[in-house]
Amino acid sequence: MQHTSEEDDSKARLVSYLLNPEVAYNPDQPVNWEALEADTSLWNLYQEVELPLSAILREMEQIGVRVDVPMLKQAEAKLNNELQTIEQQIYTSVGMTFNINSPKQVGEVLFDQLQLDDKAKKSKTGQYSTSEEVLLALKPKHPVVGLILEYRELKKLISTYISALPNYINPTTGKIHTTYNQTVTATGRLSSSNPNLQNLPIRSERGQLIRQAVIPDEGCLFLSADYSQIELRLMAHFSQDPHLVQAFLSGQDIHAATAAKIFNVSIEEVTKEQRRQAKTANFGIIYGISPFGLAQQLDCSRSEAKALIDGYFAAFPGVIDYIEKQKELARQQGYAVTLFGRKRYLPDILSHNATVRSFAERNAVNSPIQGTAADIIKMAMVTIHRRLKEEGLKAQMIMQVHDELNFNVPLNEVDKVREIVVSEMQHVVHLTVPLIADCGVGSNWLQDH
DNA sequence: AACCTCACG
DNA sequence: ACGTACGTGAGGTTC
Repeated sequence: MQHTSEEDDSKARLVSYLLNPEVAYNPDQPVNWEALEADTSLWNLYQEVELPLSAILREMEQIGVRVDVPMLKQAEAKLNNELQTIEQQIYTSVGMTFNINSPKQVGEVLFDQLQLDDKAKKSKTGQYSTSEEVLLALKPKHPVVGLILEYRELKKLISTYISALPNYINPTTGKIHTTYNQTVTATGRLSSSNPNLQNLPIRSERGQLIRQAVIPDEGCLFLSADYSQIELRLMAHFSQDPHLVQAFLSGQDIHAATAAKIFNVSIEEVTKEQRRQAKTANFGIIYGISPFGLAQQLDCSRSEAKALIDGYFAAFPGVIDYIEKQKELARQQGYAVTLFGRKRYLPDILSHNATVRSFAERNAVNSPIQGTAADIIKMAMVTIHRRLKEEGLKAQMIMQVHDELNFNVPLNEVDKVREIVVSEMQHVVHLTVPLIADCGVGSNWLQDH
């Protein structure tokens, strides 16, 4: 008869995850300690990072996050009114009622009834796509399209966030207690669920209302620190490309510096459009760029996208060398690996299906970058937690959002905690380029940015 | 349960 | 010729 405690089970989960993050954990299988110990890096990640982090995450979950419920209720009433107005405008605009929440019905209204696009693309299930991208392209053709977009934005904010979040408040603590999943992602990142606090709106103006409702405890301020461009800095470190490294060493605006190199102009001469393209290209590089993907993102032709990529690699030759090296390494080893030895197996890297193989190749480029960033912030969380404890501070780490950490900080501790958080984040590992953490303090999450 | 859509890094 | 940007989780509809 096996007697496995919850603690043993969570350790077994971590071991299984480190050995192969994409294989589902099976509690009936014995823990393969030998395999873990045989890999010095994985063993180290287990001992020094994941195991201590596990306790920290449970603590963060228990502490919870405070939310301004009256503010959310007020926003809900207001946005619900707007939603109803838009709903009526939509029905009037097309001369009939239908379920706007149904992509199927929206597609039939736009393409069968209003005939807004003869060659509308259908998915493999025979449905028209009515994604935001498609709707934006259709917007000039009929006033209902813009209304549907606005309806969607409001509906998303209300149903996923504004009306949902108060239901997660624990009546005993009065706070929201998310679950941080430590063994879910393929790359080593955390995820957050019930509710997901890692995807609260920030980009849209209306969405910012929700961040304003995330507040510190009584007598505390909300402190937020995030890594600046950590993934691009890792690309600079890994590739050792002289120009990319130099741009970070001299503290330049990285997207403007990239544009200057690609378009061969001085950094002062870079136009907004050039900077935008360079920024998109930088993201593309981290994702494992393809002309198609970049073209779609920039809304330009594939040949234009290819020219931009060629320009990028001409300007940063170390980057293309690094990308090719990563693909080759994955073919040889069968997995991609982070700076600290976290693995992601890529069996499809040798596939004869070009689509499948290309996916694995992009993973071979992206996983070490995304995964190393995850390793780094996890290590920072461990050292920050330790220092807060050692120095007898009452400040609490309460959230992690991939490249950002958030804290409840008593007023009199703000200066000290800011110094600790920023210096631990910046110095937890030393790379060819500096790691920079920006920090803000305020009376809600939005103010910190 | 699968699909579509969309929120975040 | 094909079908693609990387990683997640949640709400709503459809089957």
